[in-house]
Amino acid sequence: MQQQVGEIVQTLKARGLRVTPQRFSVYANLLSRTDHPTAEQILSDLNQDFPVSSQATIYSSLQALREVGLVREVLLDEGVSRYDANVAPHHHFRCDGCGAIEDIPWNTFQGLDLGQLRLGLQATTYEVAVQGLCDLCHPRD
Amino acid sequence: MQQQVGEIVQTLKARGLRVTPQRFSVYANLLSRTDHPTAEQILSDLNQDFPVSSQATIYSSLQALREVGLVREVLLDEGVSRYDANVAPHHHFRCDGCGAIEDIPWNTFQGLDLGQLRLGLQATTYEVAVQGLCDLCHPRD
DNA sequence: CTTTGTGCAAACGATTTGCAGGATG
DNA sequence: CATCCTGCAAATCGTTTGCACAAAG
Repeated sequence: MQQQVGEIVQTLKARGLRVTPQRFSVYANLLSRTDHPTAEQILSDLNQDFPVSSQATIYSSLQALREVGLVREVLLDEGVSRYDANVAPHHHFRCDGCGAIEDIPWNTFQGLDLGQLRLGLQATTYEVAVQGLCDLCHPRD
Repeated sequence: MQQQVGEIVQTLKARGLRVTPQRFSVYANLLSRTDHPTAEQILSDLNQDFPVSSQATIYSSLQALREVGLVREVLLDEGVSRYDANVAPHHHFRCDGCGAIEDIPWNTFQGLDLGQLRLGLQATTYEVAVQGLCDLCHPRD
């Protein structure tokens, strides 16, 4: 997941996106973390030391990145969208205690047989959402 | 899923909820459909002929029903919560074309082996979200 | 009668939008 | 230099809240 500055610039250009400091830093930020941050979390992270971007720009950057397939939206939280730069298929674990969302590698489960679906449904992908408690949230070990 | 008026009243009472026309109709409405409506869709459905409930009451009814485990929230749509009176474990199919959400019976897939999860994660449930096109949305047959 | 629910309107939080000025290719 | 992006503030949308009145058990 880690990429050099130059690589990120190339990736953005290759997708037809203009490279601006804001867009670059949103994408670089998402690439550097695996915690599926919200737009607001990315913003405060970027602006920690000195202002880098505004709220409106974060949203428009995320939308642009999403449109070219570099970022995906994760819908596992009530009321807020979370974002993920890992666009390869994978599953998610959501901790009922702290709400943390963690990736589960695609090959953790054996492939599901989508042929068992009701006739008429044409499936293209799927994703498993597991719920439970993470290391930090369950009592004893 | 179909229940008589009396049964619904009993169900609500059994869960410790006062039976009001509003609460009753929200639950009855959810029981009668399988399309995972939004709060707004339930509201306009109920108020179709004459006013039955207000917006604030729909939300508070849904919350009460959720708290006693008669209704669950479904997070598969951007920006809106959908609701489901089917609280037994099951999976979901979401049509990329029209956004329709349909239930997939629990036994459609064989059970996943949660023992394969990263050490430290304590799983309690999971759910599969399948994406694709429904009957109405895919081109030829 | 005591408790809890309802409706209204105002309040909220996340996200979007309009627009003028600024940066990118 | 034409196009696209940014920042600001206002606007929007789903959902929540405060409060006075009404209904449920």
